[in-house]
Amino acid sequence: MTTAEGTRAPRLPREQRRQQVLAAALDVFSTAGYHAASMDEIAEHAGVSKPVLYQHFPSKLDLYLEILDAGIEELMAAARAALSGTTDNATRVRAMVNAYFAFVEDPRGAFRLVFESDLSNEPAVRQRVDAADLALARISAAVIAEDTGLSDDEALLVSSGMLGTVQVAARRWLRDGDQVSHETAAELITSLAWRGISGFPLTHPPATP
Amino acid sequence: MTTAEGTRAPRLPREQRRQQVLAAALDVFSTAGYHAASMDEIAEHAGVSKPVLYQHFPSKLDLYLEILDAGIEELMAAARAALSGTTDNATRVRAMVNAYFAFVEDPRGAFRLVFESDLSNEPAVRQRVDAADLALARISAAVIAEDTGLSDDEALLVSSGMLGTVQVAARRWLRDGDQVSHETAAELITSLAWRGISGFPLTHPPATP
DNA sequence: CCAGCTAGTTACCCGTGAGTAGGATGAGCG
DNA sequence: CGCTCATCCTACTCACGGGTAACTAGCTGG
Repeated sequence: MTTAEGTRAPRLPREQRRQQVLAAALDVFSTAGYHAASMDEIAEHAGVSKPVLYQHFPSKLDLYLEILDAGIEELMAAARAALSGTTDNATRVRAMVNAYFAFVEDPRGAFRLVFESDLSNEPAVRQRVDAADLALARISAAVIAEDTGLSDDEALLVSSGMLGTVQVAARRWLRDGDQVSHETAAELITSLAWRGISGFPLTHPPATP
Repeated sequence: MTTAEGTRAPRLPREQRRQQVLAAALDVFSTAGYHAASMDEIAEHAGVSKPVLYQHFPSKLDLYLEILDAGIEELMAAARAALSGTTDNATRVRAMVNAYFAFVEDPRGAFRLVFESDLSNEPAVRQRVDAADLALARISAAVIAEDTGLSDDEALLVSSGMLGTVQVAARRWLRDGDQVSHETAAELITSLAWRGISGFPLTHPPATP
């Protein structure tokens, strides 16, 4: 990034420096994880010295949480948009798949903080990630419960499974680096998820295969 | 556990002590995670002093890896059994769901190390978890590819998505503590996954919903 | 052009926890 | 009984990294 060597960092307006630090922190945290990332490393990466970080954020954890929150909000917004953009459920599923793929593909790598955090045992982090997971599942479950004989709790479970499909598949796709094209991958996962879900109204209860 | 207070620990044969330490470590690691767990804590939990740990394991990481490997092997064995127990794919899916539910339900909590490790940035850990993920996806993909027009890479992606369904749903179910009974939950997820997968032979390529 | 505020810096403190050195204790064996 | 060896202990060392104290430098308004 803005890594100048030894030279003093140029004076910058507070807000601008803050954004720079956030960007550097996201970069470092998302590649190294919380524990392996040191404040010195983040500072260096932002082209600034460590105390500057503490002029903007009270602690390492606070810095991390700020970034985590932004990542979560990004995903949630995309997910909400996916559901509200249409009333056709098949299209909704496709849009949701695209939202996850886009999130995972984002080169800034915020998805690592949300899906692969190495700080999930910190209560503040767990609380946020759990809440996001649940919120995502709920907004999908609402749609599912509406068109289905399932109870709220059951719909929540099913929608959670559906989101699991998408999340895990998107990450697998990313790791395997374009063995399958973006379009084909999204199409496959959309089919998988949609067929799984759309079967419910017809076959519930006990759907013995 | 065997936490005696202040008293010297009774002499034990090497192998037996080793197992005790492993059990204590699993307990501590699975509830606190790698970073929050200290060697002192594990030692205390095993009713023994810290140097004893180092008589059995060269480092904290090695101790962790040993437990992780055991957890992975446990899941893999269950998964292999699920697939090899029958040739009916619907039954295979059901068995796979049951395997994951059982793994997640295990009170020793080994699943946390496999699915929620806070050390995934350590190369040795990443390598193991990735390998397990891939192996699991492959053995399922083999079955899928066989009965489907999908290529190997596509089948891998789909099977990965299917496993994602099961994994994430099982964890959600566990968190929400018996809002839905074990049987109902397993049934729902089996239906979801099976319908998603079983649709493929008929509708591929481009399955526009 | 200097007073005073806001950015930035260097150089430190210090808690924590992995890993170790060296000594005590008990079980078996000649 | 007393030797030996494996087991377990107390009491350290030491690196790492989060956080801070105290100083410097550039901008801005009177």
